[in-house]
Amino acid sequence: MTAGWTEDRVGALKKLWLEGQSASQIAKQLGGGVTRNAVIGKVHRLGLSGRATPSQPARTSTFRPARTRTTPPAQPSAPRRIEAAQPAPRPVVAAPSLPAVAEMPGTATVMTLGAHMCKWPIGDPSSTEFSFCGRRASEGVYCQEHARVAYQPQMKRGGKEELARSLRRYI
DNA sequence: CCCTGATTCGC
DNA sequence: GCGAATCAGG
Repeated sequence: MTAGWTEDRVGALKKLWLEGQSASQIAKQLGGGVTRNAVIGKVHRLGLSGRATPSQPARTSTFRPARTRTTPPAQPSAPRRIEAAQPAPRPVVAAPSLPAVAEMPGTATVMTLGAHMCKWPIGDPSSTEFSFCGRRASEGVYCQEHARVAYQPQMKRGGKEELARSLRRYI
């Protein structure tokens, strides 16, 4: 006797889903051994889908015309995806010299900074208060949040004023 | 690697 | 109706 999507749980599911929670998060909160697949399955079954403000991703872009299950799961060893090498992008800004301000992330120091930790500089590099973001690095050497500001292809016109403005949110 | 949702299909 | 497996993208 597990699961069973009682109205109670369905209600919680809808609430959390519309709340912007991710499927895995909802599954974890609902407990009861439900997996994110179960949540997603139910969400679609209910007719819910494609909410605003998902989570990290900006919608799974690229419309998929409902793939009709090609490639039967028989023989493996099939060249699936071919990734290209990384262009090793560089941050558009170099350690802004602003007063060291403690933040939620930024506890990692040069000593504790691990290989897969976000290396976004927090504070003044010449200060003893200097640290790094330290969260899980997913895009290059930065976490997703910092990668977005670090790897900006172009700066929308506005000048240093706007740059400093947008930067302050991440320092 | 981690993550996200989407879809199919056997149960 | 349910959800694991799988796919496809970030």
